[in-house]
Amino acid sequence: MDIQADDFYSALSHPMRLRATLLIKQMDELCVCELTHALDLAQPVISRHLAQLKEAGILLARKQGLWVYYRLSDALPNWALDVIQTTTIGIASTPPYQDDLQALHTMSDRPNQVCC
Amino acid sequence: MDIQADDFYSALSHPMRLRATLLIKQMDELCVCELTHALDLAQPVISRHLAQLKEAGILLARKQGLWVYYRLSDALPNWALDVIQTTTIGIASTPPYQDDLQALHTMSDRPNQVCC
DNA sequence: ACTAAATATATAGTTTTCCATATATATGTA
DNA sequence: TACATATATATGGAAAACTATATATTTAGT
Repeated sequence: MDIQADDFYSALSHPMRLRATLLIKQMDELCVCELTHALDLAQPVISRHLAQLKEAGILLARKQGLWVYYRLSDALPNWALDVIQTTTIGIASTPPYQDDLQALHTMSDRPNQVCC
Repeated sequence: MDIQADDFYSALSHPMRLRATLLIKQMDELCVCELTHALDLAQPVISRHLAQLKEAGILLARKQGLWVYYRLSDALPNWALDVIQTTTIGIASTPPYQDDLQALHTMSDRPNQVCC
């Protein structure tokens, strides 16, 4: 059962959820603490929004040790993937999306980062 | 000043606004009474949502006689047009979007229709 | 006067946030 | 091994902010 367009658009209708989705699209996979750092929001706020994106069928979660990694669902229909892709290309280099990526890269001690 | 992605996605986050936008995309231009008929909702509800879409920069209004015609804004950035186009192609032939178009065509006395 | 559309106001409903707390996993030490 | 502690994430409950709806009314064009 595919995601409904309604649910897809409601899920992306919150600024934080749009920012998180675009960032995840660009990085393939991010854990909650990376998103908390990049988006500079309280951890429970992040968790709640990620739960909504997962509930809507946009993201999948994978637990590894203490961390939970979120990525785009591979069950998304093509039109939805295409919409996310087009939006990313269209706006990723403008604020605030640009700054989110920047902030992610200034994070020290990112889990699972292959170092040097 | 381009539409903000935030505003774009919030504007499309209501089922009725998504339905109206896709229908307008397919028909190029529709007046309030046509949308009222096609979507089967009260006129003030339609007007309010159209005002939001216009406010967000997604639609433009043109008054002709008693009727107000809404169409996609020609100031939309390409990514936004592309998103609307992709979504339309992806879901226009599924309910409820399919039925909306159907309902529009069963409307008698559509204004401005070139007859026979 | 009649029609199409917009708006005002009140109300109801939903979403988001905040803080505190719970759960799960990992680590350190005896 | 057992136990205490630390860390990442999720969740419960209350308050605040926001969004949508219904009905009545108004504006504008013919």
